[in-house]
Amino acid sequence: MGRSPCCSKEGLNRGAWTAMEDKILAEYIKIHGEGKWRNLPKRAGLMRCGKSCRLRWLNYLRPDIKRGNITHDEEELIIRLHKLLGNRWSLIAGRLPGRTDNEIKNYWNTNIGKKIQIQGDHPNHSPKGRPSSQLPQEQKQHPTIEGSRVVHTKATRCTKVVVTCGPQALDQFHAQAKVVEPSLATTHDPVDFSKSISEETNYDHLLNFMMDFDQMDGNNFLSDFLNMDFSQLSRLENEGENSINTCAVKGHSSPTSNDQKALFVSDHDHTLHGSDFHIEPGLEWLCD
DNA sequence: AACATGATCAACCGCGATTTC
DNA sequence: TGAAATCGCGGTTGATCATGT
Repeated sequence: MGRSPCCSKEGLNRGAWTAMEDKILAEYIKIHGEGKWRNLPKRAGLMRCGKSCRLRWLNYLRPDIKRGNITHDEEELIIRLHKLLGNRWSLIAGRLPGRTDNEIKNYWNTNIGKKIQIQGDHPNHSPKGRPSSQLPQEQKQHPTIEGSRVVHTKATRCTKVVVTCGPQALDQFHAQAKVVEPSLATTHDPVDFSKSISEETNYDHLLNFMMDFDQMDGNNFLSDFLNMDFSQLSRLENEGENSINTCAVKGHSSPTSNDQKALFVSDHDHTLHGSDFHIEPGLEWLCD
């Protein structure tokens, strides 16, 4: 069947962006916002295709882009997230504020992947070896390695995640959450993983915690959990202990999990023993 | 100084997923 | 409901810079 190209390539600029093009694009997005990439170049007066504009904005012009080298803590986090998520660079980037998927992918291919290859303990990654295009399709789609739990995500969404838990389970949740974000119980700011990781040396708990989710469901839950806004949980707690038996956590999850009740029982001390994660269908976020 | 080689990273390409009509 | 349009992702390429000889 095939598909038409994203735009006509005729007469369009290619290659490196000029300062003028950057300025035009940035000012256009500042006024009109992101999105509608296909029509953006025409409207903005750029001789670029929409894809190129989107990429330039996301990887370079966005105001929240963090410049400078990847720190040691960020590298550690990338390695661990890669172990969990595989080459899902956008998901990994989502856990590193200010970093782009392209940047992390490049960093992995030029630094980490190489290191790991030298160490010889990461057989699934071959940055300069056999090109992935030559790998079997199965291996390309599921770059899972032995000892690596790759969570296959899907861009699906549910409307609500309700944590039904008693006070004891909640305490355990917060004990866990403090590993992620020490000020969780008092702030409404989104969790900044890179910051908290840099402040907490022992974040194995976090990764193990993620793995528990992986063990529990499936393919979709971990990435969904990563997108949760923990501050909503803390706000509800602050509203009173009695209100916490049922509390909402903003996030996404698979609609196929609508009726799923997952009991968190694990060998690890830090999981939510006895608490239920219940995906309620068709309800609006309590905390929106 | 000149050339070769390696490293880095911005940009491109193709494809699958999602949305729109 | 299906086709087309659009978006977003991951793999790859190639220009440029850095380093070595």
